[in-house]
Amino acid sequence: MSKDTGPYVCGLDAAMDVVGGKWKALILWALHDGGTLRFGQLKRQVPGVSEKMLIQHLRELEADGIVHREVYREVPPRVEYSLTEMGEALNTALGPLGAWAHQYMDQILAAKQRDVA
Amino acid sequence: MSKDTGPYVCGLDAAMDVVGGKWKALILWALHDGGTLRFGQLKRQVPGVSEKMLIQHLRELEADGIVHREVYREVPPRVEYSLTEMGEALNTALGPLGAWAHQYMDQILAAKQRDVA
DNA sequence: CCGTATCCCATTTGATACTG
DNA sequence: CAGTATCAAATGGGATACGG
Repeated sequence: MSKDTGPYVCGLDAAMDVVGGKWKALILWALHDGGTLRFGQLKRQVPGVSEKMLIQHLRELEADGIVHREVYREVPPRVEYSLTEMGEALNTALGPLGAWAHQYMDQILAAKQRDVA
Repeated sequence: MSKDTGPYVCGLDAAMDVVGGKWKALILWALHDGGTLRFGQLKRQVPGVSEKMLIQHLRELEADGIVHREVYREVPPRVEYSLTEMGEALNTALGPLGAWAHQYMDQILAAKQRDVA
């Protein structure tokens, strides 16, 4: 991930580097507000993601200090994912962006529609 | 760009789809607050970008209704880029994300540093 | 000055099968 | 349940050269 750790020009590209995987926004969204989810639950909350991509993104988010991974050594195995404080703050910071997209959703969809045609 | 226009699960992934190119955040940042820049100026404001990527991202942002492109038919040719209302709103919505990254920059850099090692 | 056109490589993502 | 491993496909991005 994360290309060459080149010095970030502004905070924004650092943030994009952290949150810029195909499913990461969805993962953060699924874990919002103190939610704690198991691997399987998370998979169901992020429709279409493969196990490979889910675990890969989770590992990256964990390495970046965004998600916390708690392993319970039981049978059957149980692993729970939640947001760290830094992750919660990120989610909060993402709020206005989600609101923006919601507000302009019609235009976004129209634009995407046009470029398939 | 923009994969298959699959229905967005939440606003966030629509937003990420719009702003998710390698240099797009930087381009938006360069055009913030009513700024109007020519192609060459923009290129200087986004260090390291190639002309190919700059024009490609600009075209995508234009198609998405984020930037406005104004062509002046003169010699030498002049083209000016600015943000649309939707683009200004996006930039505003990106503010908290930039602030988040700024706040946690040390940890972000430390994480990126670790995974090159 | 403001782009376009190719070619090519790297990274990302997806499909499928398998395991403790 | 919660992952790994392997391979193939798609996408994104950079280098270079050229054009109006």
